[in-house]
Amino acid sequence: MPDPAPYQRIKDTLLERVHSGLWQPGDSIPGEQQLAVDFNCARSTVHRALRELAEEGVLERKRKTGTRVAYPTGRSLALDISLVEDEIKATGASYQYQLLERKLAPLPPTVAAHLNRAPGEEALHLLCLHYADRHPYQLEDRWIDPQTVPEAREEGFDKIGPNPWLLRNVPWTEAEHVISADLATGTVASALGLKEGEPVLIVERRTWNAKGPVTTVRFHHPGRTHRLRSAFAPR
Amino acid sequence: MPDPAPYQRIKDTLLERVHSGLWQPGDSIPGEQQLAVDFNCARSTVHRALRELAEEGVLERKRKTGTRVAYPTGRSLALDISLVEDEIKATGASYQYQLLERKLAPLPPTVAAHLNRAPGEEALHLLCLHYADRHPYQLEDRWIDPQTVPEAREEGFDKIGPNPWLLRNVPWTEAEHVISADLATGTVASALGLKEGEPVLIVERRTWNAKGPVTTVRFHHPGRTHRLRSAFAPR
DNA sequence: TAAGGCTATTTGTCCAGACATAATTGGAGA
DNA sequence: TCTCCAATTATGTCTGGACAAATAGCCTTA
Repeated sequence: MPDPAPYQRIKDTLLERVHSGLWQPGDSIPGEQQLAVDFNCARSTVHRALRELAEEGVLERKRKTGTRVAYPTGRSLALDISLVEDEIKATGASYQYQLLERKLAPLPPTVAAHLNRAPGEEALHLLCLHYADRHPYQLEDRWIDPQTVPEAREEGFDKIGPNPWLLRNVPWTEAEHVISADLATGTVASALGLKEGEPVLIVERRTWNAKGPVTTVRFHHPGRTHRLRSAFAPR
Repeated sequence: MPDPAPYQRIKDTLLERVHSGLWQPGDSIPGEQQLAVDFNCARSTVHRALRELAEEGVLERKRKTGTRVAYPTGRSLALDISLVEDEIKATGASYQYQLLERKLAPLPPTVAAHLNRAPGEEALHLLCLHYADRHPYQLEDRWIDPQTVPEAREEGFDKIGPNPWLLRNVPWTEAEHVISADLATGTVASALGLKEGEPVLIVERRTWNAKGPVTTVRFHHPGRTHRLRSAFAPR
């Protein structure tokens, strides 16, 4: 294993001092000059380590006053929302994909608003089911604007899921996520194999690229068994 | 308004080229040497801009091959989980806090596991309700280990919520978050003013500091109206 | 043809020094 | 005593140069 870069070693050392409680939240820590002497390196190397720790929320820095250990506030938490297929395979389970529905349909009002269209105009609607070890894992309810994404008209989506297809063909550059909880009803319940009235965890993603809104998608998961987990280390 | 730093200006310019679609995912972009000439600055300045954009997931860099625009995969999404009080006041609503219960009680098995205690041992249990404009907003269900946090025995928690109190007195250094959905029952339903069987969105946080596990807390929100929203820009 | 090694290219990091910028603090003057 | 300015000090950034490390592509050799 190669030696870690000096700035990385410094980061690790300082982080360890915080985690071990040697340096407590609120404490002032030595200045860059001093640390450069301690670690026997240039100030810019120490500076990079401190700057990154500050960006990660571990330290707080202010000119003239120096650097102190930050009080954690639970400021931000990072969730991984990768491709379902990778997510499932990462757990060791097998992955299956099934297209339940693909048709042009009138846009419901909320989706129409995102896609900059009038409610009732037609767009491509997809319902897809993702299985982990033959158990329903996620129901994908997606709308694609065929005006922004004309290629989608030609694609059957029976073999490849809309998510990987879109990433390959119409990558987005901006996205917004909303997480909420609701009850399983009708289509969602039967697709996920839940009884009506069981809880469902919903992640909604709306995406844009340079040409405009691309797609709106709602991922439905069985609420009692599905978990969105943050990385262990907080930021 | 002061001029932004050159590295920041470069970041903004490059990001704009990606967002505008001038540089598409997969495209190669000029090398550091070339960009340094274009922007009339040192290579290290360009390097910092490129490095940060790569960390943010916008670019992918590899030695010898150069830098290309990354395909977005929705890799990670950042949620702000700040103090309830700040969260509520940020929306312009008024904030009220109410302590519903504070007593020593036997630990349920899942919580006991986190706190490294046997199920049935006693710990401090708190139930708190947070209001936004007089409407129930969040029910906080918290366990504190009085062995790790003996000061908690002296605190009534009737004026100050456990979250701000803990941050001030026993700051944690590591945390893990889990998001799930469930149905409102009994205490949760009545506290939040929901009917039994309505959906509830739950954020669970488990925290540690140098001395060991500090606290386990479950935040319950009315599922249909509460939203966890990511920052607009993806990472 | 296949395997192995060399080289050029590109990114990754470090350094020493310089100047810029924010913010505290103490002192001068009213 | 209060107000305001200037000195001080720590962080923030840039430069230009150097060397390290990864690696794609070529070249040699078996």
